[in-house]
Amino acid sequence: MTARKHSKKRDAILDCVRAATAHPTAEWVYAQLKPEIPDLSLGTVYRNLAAFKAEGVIASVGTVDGMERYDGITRPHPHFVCTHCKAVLNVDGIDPPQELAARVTCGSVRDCVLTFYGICNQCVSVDAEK
Amino acid sequence: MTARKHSKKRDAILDCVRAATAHPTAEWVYAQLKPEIPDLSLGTVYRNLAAFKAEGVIASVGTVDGMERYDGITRPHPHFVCTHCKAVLNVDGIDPPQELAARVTCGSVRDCVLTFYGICNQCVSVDAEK
DNA sequence: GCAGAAACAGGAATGATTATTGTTATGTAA
DNA sequence: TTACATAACAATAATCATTCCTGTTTCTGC
Repeated sequence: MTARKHSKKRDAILDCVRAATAHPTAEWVYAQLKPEIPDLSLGTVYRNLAAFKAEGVIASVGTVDGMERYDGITRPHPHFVCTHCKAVLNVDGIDPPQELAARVTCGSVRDCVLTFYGICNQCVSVDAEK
Repeated sequence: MTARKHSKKRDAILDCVRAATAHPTAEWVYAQLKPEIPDLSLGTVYRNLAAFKAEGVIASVGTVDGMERYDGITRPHPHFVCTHCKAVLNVDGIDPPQELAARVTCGSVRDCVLTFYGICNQCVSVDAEK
């Protein structure tokens, strides 16, 4: 059954996304892996991230400023996007509104994304110092 | 009196977004207006849509397939995105989870986006015919 | 070891979005 | 009212993330 896909680069990309505490972009993953894997192509990162996403191995948080942000956690959970520093944070303690999805009548819901936008605590602190 | 931004093209763009029943892209607005305003540039549509969004006159629903979708309704309300036909529909009967936003501790929430993904009823019907 | 298939790198192409630059409209002082 | 300064505007050009294409390499099954 190991006839599936195993590739050193492929595994490295997956590990990188899963190990990342933040929600990385394709470019960030590329920058992380490039030093240890010099013959890595940016296109490979894009292709593998898209493949992982299609498989459901990783998830996409959405696009911030035109750049797609990935997440090693596939279980749906809300996110907080700082509009100042562009950080994407996980929000704990809030259940994904699955019961709300049941009330949607215009189609069959497969997925649900709940995202909050605002200024993160760190950026608020920095602004306060000014 | 502040410089009132009166422009035939500007007004036409705003009217177009507000009159649209769907959630248009910049390209769609451009395609709609181009026949009646031949000397209209795509960049003008982008710039004005961004300006309207910054003013709060219109809202952005988010990006679907890398294309930003606009909305003439600024009051936050959930949306349903059909992953098949890429339609963006308004979801009625579900309150925006403002009370959930109060429970977010990692920053001060300014905005909240709740989006459902799935197959819309129309696409389900079409698939069933196959 | 060999053949076939899949994965890979590199670069070019694509398409959405933004910056630049020339032009037009508007306010102001004489 | 007219000449001038200034801001807004639109069209074109450029940018940037992402995808597509082609030749090459690597891995698996036999």
